[in-house]
Amino acid sequence: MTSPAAPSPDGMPPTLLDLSTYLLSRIGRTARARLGERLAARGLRLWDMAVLAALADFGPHAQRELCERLALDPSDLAKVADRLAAGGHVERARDGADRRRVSVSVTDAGRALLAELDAEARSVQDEVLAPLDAPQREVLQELLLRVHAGLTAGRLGL
Amino acid sequence: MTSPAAPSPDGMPPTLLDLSTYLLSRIGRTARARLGERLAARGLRLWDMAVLAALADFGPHAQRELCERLALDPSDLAKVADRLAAGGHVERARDGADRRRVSVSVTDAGRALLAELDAEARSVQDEVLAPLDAPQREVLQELLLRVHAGLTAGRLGL
DNA sequence: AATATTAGTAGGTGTGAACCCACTATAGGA
DNA sequence: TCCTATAGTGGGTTCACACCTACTAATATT
Repeated sequence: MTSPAAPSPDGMPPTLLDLSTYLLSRIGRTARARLGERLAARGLRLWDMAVLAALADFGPHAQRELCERLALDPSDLAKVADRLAAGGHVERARDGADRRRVSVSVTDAGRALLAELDAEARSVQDEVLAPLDAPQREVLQELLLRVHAGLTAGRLGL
Repeated sequence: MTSPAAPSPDGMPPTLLDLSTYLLSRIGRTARARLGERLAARGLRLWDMAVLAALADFGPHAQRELCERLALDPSDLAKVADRLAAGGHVERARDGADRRRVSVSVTDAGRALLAELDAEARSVQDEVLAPLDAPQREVLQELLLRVHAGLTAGRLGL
């Protein structure tokens, strides 16, 4: 026995730890996975929460509009909408003017669900950002917002 | 410029943008994808770079040790090692003392490759962090390092 | 010597995400 | 009316990632 019980012998390579993008990727993946688990326990997926949030924040959308906003494939959105409608969290109604369009809107139950999901997300965030105090978290949020804005501005899609 | 030409109708829901973990996840995914593309253009994957970095930073490892350090499945590491050895970037040698073990080490070509990959990663990072100036990037790196340390300390594995 | 344990390898499985095509229904223009 | 385009839907493909199972070779234990 060379080493008694070393969980990680020494840790990750400094060459990687020195890359903010590496840390971003690792941390983001962890956060995503943890929230994903919690949503899965409710029979939901991450996109479900995104769709609920979009509807709650911006009001009813035709599905096509939701797809553009969230950069989600129409075919995939149909499945998300199915799931949410089955749970009574969104309602679908044919647009009277253009009967091809289906207008999707959150129900009260949907808003309540979103509040719970948001609480879950905050809980995960508390876990992940545990090493940071409140002001540090604000700084982080500010920096991330800038970076995110740069991404969506510069390149469409990716 | 606030909105020269809005590509997406309005943007993502504030409910999500308010979550640092959401931003972390999105940004990290983008960075990962962009670096992944560049590595793929060389016939490499992200794990290949991680393995090269570990060997360059910490010296030769038995494959088992590499697996523990990087939290990578032994079976998957075998494939990575195959690819790197085929390109002449690592060398595998049976351990004389314990002939089951295969000691893996970087070659000079491997170090040169790692330098190039690191340059690629920096280039992607420059793209992604474009909205931030140098001091802001330092602050971000510092915060991310703390968060990352908290993750690996608290929970092993995920 | 017999047995159990460990290192490495080959191949396969399950999942999630993104994407694509075919199809129906509706709308709009010639 | 005929033709084209658009909204939504169902089904399937592709890809990467993590994980798992057998199997061989070598070592350690008894």
